Amino acid sequence: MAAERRTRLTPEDRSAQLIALGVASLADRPLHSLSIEWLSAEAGVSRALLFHYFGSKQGLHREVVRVARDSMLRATEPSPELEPLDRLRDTLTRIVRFVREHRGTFYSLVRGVASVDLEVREVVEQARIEQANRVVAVFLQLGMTDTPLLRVALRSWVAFAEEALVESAAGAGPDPVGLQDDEFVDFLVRSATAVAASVDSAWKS
Amino acid sequence: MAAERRTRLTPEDRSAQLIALGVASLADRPLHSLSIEWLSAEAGVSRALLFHYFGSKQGLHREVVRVARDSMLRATEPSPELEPLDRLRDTLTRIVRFVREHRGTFYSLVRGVASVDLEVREVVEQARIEQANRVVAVFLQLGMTDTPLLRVALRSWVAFAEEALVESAAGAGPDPVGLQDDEFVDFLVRSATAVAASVDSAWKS
DNA sequence: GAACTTTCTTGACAAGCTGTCAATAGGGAT
DNA sequence: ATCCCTATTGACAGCTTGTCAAGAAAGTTC
Repeated sequence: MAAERRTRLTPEDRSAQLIALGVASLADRPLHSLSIEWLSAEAGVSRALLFHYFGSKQGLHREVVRVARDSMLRATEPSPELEPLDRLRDTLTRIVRFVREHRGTFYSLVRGVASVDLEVREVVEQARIEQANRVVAVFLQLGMTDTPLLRVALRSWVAFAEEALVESAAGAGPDPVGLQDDEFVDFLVRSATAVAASVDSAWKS
Repeated sequence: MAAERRTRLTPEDRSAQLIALGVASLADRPLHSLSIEWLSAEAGVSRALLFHYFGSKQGLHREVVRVARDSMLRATEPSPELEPLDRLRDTLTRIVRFVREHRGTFYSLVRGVASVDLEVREVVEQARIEQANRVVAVFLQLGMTDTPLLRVALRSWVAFAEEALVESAAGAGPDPVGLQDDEFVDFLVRSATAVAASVDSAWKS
């Protein structure tokens, strides 16, 4: 596995290789088990090289989480040409698919990052903010009024959806609910609408 | 601070003292920064004593989290004599108060525990389950039908409430919402009702 | 094509924390 | 005052992070 002769890559290639290995590891192991020791052995390079590129273990974690987060955000990017509720449904459908296909990664992102360093947490936090903004845009377009409480509600709904996805998404563990994907997406759409409507009593669908 | 002469306590007293110090530290620091090293120095005992009582760092964490969790569950225990919705409102009111008075502890519990060891996570998970069960009981008593999806929804709503509490509860950081406690409780009650109703279309209030 | 330069890469070292175990000593019992 | 149980500890080993001066690929120049 480890090349006898030391190979010299451009900083971009080397960095990308190391981050990619780290991201791949998130599919099987939680973030905190991604040690400099392990990754350097896996990549066949010295530990010092990792410190050269990332400065610290947390620096490595930050980059790995950032890349994993961006791949999730890209996979679930809303289609602007769709009507609001269709757009929401489309995004949620793709999130359900993403979770089924990259369950470990999704879990590591939304669950396995909370207790570590603050900066790493903020990288994931930005994903939550982005997802919340997407949902806010949907309901503003549907005529709701933009209030701080609406944003808090939908930001919290993102946590709601993450919990539901982790616990009960298609193919996850015991799957006590036993819903089809589209039924589960229905559930998410209805809950989002219900939460949003519960803070905007003047709104009528 | 450290007694020159070694003092010998009963196992119960010593264990309680160490756990109490650990719980107190959760108010200021995240769980993962609670090291054997630090706690032993703080308590004025040897590190070996901590290993004697808790076996490992994770064992210590488990006990500390268990005690902190139980204090939160006890502080928010529902009053059985109240009507369902009043009981929910009462519990939520006390949770809001608990979060304001023990913000650091609450944060450490619901956010700072996720990425560490599995057993520690399950200790906190049991609190979520308990809280979810309390809410489920409320809506069953209000005539909703008990389905797996209702339980998933309300379990996810607990995550929703935790997020809202952490981000916007009274006295928390920037507090962009600026609600009074009872208005915030209103918001939580309405959102719970909305979520529950969104999965039980046959139900009428 | 050999010397040179750049910089990618590494081995060696220091420090901190977890975990182990035989040995020590506090304090109640006799 | 002495004995005995067991709460407590010092010393040791192992693993991981982080530092730094030195080593060695490749491209460049003559």
